[in-house]
Amino acid sequence: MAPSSLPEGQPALRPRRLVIAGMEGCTGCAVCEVRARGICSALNDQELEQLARAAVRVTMPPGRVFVEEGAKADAFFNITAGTAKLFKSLPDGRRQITGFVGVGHFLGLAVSDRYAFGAEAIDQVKVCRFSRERLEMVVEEFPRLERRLLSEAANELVAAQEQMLLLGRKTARERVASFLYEQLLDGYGNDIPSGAKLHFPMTRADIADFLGLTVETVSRTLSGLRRDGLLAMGAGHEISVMAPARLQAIAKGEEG
Amino acid sequence: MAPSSLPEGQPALRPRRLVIAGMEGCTGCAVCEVRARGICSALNDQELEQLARAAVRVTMPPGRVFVEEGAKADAFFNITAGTAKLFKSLPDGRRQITGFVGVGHFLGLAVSDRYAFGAEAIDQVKVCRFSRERLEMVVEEFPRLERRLLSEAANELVAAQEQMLLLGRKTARERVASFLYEQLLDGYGNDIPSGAKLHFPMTRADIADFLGLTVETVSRTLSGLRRDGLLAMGAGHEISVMAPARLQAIAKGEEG
DNA sequence: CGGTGTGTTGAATGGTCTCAACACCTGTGG
DNA sequence: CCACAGGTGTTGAGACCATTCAACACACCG
Repeated sequence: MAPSSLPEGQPALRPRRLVIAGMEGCTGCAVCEVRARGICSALNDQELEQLARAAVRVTMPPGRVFVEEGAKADAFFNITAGTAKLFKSLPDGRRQITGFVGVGHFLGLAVSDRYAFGAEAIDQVKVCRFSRERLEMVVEEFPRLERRLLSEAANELVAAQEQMLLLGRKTARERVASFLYEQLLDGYGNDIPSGAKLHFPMTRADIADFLGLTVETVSRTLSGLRRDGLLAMGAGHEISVMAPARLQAIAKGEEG
Repeated sequence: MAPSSLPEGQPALRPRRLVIAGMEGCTGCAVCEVRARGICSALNDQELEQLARAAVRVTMPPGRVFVEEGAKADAFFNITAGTAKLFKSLPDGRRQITGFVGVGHFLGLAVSDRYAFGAEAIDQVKVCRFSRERLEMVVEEFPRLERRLLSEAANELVAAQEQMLLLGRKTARERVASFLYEQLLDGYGNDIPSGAKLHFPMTRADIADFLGLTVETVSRTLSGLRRDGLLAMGAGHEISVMAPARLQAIAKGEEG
């Protein structure tokens, strides 16, 4: 394949389309912060270099919608910094966030030739962007990549099923507790200390759209958990979890 | 990650063949009725024979739970007849059905060494059962199979996201309409005649657990749709859809 | 400073659930 | 033939949880 002929020069301040921040063709994959995560971890340095030729690094400002629902699915993304939300909408504006995705996450796969979901940057998000064709070529060459993608998909399916249980059968209190506990697991692993701190890049509205609730209900429920001594609110979007075990019990529906 | 477009589109539906009952080792894969569907369609006759050696045909009576939530994930299944429900439960008995799966469906993917979901036969279900190890061996040999699995997983992911939107943001009426319309698409494709008939193997309780509602609400909502001239109830679990277009509009949330 | 976005709290509404009764079907057995 | 039981589905009445509508506090930023 011919070397990519991407425009060189300084990254523009706020281009209409895609920002090319610093790197062309991601030649620095070997030292990339997601080198050991996501799909990249499935390849060795040499193979990765080949993958790199298919990639473009892009930086998104907060609020940028970089995958449009129903748009032509011509690109894939690997998140290298920040957090994004994936969502589906109804014509009247009702919205369901199907997941928050962070560093190392791969996204953009679609069943038809169009995206079935949208994606929007929450904070500043950096991604490696692959065109559909070029990724397909790399995948063709390295079947291990495909295995990795399957593994990612399986993980997401499990998460999706868990979320269906939450949306279909859990109370508001259980939903919020589940969300917080999931965040704890992400940040601390299985050993969660009492007083563990959480910081959220997303707003209450995002949390509400993720949990199938309204902002008011999320706010009220958090207040309720605080009154019950399970949480302590800090500045900004910071929450300390005083009783992780009780939170988990509520999340699993083990509370009267 | 999100759903995938790497794999090619769906194979066209082919005429069904006779089921050969009571086979062991599925030596008759070439004439199996799912030959052209699901993962089997990814292989040629010769390769399929190798797959066959890894499979055992099993028949489940209605109500049989053949995948237990949290049990050791040591097998995969390919459904060759009947319909099964996949579900997740809470300790107090609340249940969410995450999907109904029919002929051609592959299931058993797990992230850890344990199933994150349960599966129960609705009517009489026949499956090809693969041990984990043997399927892995076959997959190792035929990477095309892996691509096929990725494609299936991507499809399920899209369905799961759609279901999250339903569970999190749709009204009871919209949920029931969505369910019915989805069934229409399954049975009739994109061209749905007025008066199209649907037959359900599942009970109202199953539908309720799928839609995140109660049986009473499902029943009431169906009655409401009937009163509005959208449906006509037949004997048994049969429903005729008199106004598919209006049903679709309701399903998409385009009704005041 | 005012304006906007975000978060909290209160009061009232309403959609769905809970509890309850009843209709229907099927198979069983007198 | 009928009586009966159990499973399934429908319908009604009231309760409740989350929503809607509203007001206000607060931070940030021009």
